[in-house]
Amino acid sequence: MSDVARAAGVSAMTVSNVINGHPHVSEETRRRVAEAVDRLGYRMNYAARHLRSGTTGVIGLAVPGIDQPYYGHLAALVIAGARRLGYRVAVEQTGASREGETEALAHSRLRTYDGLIMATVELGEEDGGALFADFPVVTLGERFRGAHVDHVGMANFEGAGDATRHLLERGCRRIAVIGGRAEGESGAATLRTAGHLAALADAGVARDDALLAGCAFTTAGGAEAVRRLRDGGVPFDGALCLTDSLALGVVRGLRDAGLSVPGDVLVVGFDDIPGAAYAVPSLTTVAPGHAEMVAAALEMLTERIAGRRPAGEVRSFTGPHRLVVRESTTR
Amino acid sequence: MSDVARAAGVSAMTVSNVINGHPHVSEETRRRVAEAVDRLGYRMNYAARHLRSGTTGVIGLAVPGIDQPYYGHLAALVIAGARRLGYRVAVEQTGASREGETEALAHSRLRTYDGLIMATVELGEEDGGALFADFPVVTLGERFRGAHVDHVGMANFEGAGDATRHLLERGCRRIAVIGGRAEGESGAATLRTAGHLAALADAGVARDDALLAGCAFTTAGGAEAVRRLRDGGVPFDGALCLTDSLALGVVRGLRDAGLSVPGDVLVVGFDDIPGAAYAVPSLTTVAPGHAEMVAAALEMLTERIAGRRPAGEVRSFTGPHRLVVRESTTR
DNA sequence: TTGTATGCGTTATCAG
DNA sequence: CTGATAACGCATACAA
Repeated sequence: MSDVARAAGVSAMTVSNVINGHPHVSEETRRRVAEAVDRLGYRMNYAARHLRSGTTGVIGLAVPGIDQPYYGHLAALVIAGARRLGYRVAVEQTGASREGETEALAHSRLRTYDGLIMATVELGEEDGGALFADFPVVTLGERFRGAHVDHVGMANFEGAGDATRHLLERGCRRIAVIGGRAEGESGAATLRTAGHLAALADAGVARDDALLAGCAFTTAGGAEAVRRLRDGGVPFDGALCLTDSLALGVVRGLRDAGLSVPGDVLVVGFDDIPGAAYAVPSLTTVAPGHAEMVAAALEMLTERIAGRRPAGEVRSFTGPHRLVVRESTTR
Repeated sequence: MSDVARAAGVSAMTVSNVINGHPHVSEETRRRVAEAVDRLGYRMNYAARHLRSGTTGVIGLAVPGIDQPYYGHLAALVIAGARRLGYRVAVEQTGASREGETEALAHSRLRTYDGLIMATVELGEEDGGALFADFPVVTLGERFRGAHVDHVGMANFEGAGDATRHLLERGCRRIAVIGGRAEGESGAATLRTAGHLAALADAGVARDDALLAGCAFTTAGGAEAVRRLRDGGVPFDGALCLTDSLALGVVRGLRDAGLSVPGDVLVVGFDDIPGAAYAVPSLTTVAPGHAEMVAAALEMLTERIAGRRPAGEVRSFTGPHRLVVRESTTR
């Protein structure tokens, strides 16, 4: 920068002012500096700016695994949105473990990042707001609902209810809930299951807990869950899969069992991942409003980073959901 | 740091030495400093270290889109591997455009990142090594083969040949090449197509250019290509899809046309993305040795960053490929 | 084994 | 409208 200053016959301070578009610089000076910058191929040293300003221009994004379609889709939106706001995004993988999530948070606090968007799968309210004190964090998912942290979530309860009503309308009476669990930590799975059960009750359809098939939230887990249900002699004519990845596995598992979708079993997923539309059969699913969620998360985070909102004032946002009907429930 | 120094009764320099694990520090001093660090909750300011050392501890990963399964899978491996080496990873999305790729490179050079791993889809040799001078870059993909840049690639030609031989062995005689193109820039598509044509020739099977179905490299593109082939009255009994994403679309498109896989048409993909194993039918595909490729890329990059290899000495690595046979080619 | 002096490149402040 | 000064927090070189 001092080289540029010398070349333009001004001080380094004036170069800085030109670069940052400060108002009180004469047109002539601005022009001379710009010319020198071009000629010398000068580039700002961000490390120095960061040292001076205390910011890094980088936000962290902590997700269980970037190779999971849902988080990949989310990350694409976050990276694109952050870029428009002048931030780059560093991705951390937590492996959906409490340890990984805690560590991602710890790294971020080292002032390496200006803020963190974290998909919390394990970390919950009981881990205490202390973890988040004094650092801009937005949680994504369900574990932190109600805690003293900004939060962006989706309509798990309502979405699962819509999906269930859809299956009931199309004639299902025994709906397996893949990944379902009636109790336990208040995660997305529990909320979606609750939404399902509420919809069943409203419709006066009997509940059978044998249909709640808890399993790993992976494609393999879905296939495995189908196998267990059938081995256990539990009949079902519909499957509410708590994620699309599970649903892909369920379709796979049903096929292995010689059953067809939607011929023998209707299948609904959740998340509307990119692959859902092109699966065979294409998946009926609950689209949780990804774009709106990401926009809200970035807005909350930048608001915090800029210090525009007092620490005590917590915001929350729930994405607009809608049921996308495709082949897996269309006979 | 000076607060810690004061608390421990030493100089800031000694604190620095303790933190960086320098050898010549007495056990007693080390202990006192560590205690003070804990008590005061001191954290290193990375911006300052970066300003001083010229390194950031961050490497960039530039890919067309992190939501594409292939790149998501790659990114997961890169992030995990980089972490073991003490680096974090910032993801840039280039949108597979020359502009995006150039920009990712420019950003990286601003010393924001210590190095860059870039999946080059558009940027090619003609863009000149000048872009890469003086900055650690490893290219991933085919566009830079032979240029003066470190490069990690896969066995496109050989893999496509293996896939083609596999289809021929199982009785196919008219193999559509989805995404195929006989000429044009020397990208992965061209190399894979060439491998296919060479295998055909070796087997003495007639080539029909009507079977080369160029299209967008997306799932939608695959479905669309099938539609065009059928509308054009081009019969085929096998499909070599140049990526797994395309293959998923092809399966989809065939089904829309009332054809079954593998009943009517055998389908092979390329890349072995995570979804390939759980698709219905599961996809036969060419696995390009992702893990080995990522390991090689990281090793080349860190070697460059550490300055352990002269600028003129360029390395190249090709992943070990193998054909994974699954349902889509098993009648 | 520990400490002192110095500078990395930028920008806030305030004087001119 | 422009410039001199100082400071952000750390680590290299060298002295003690």
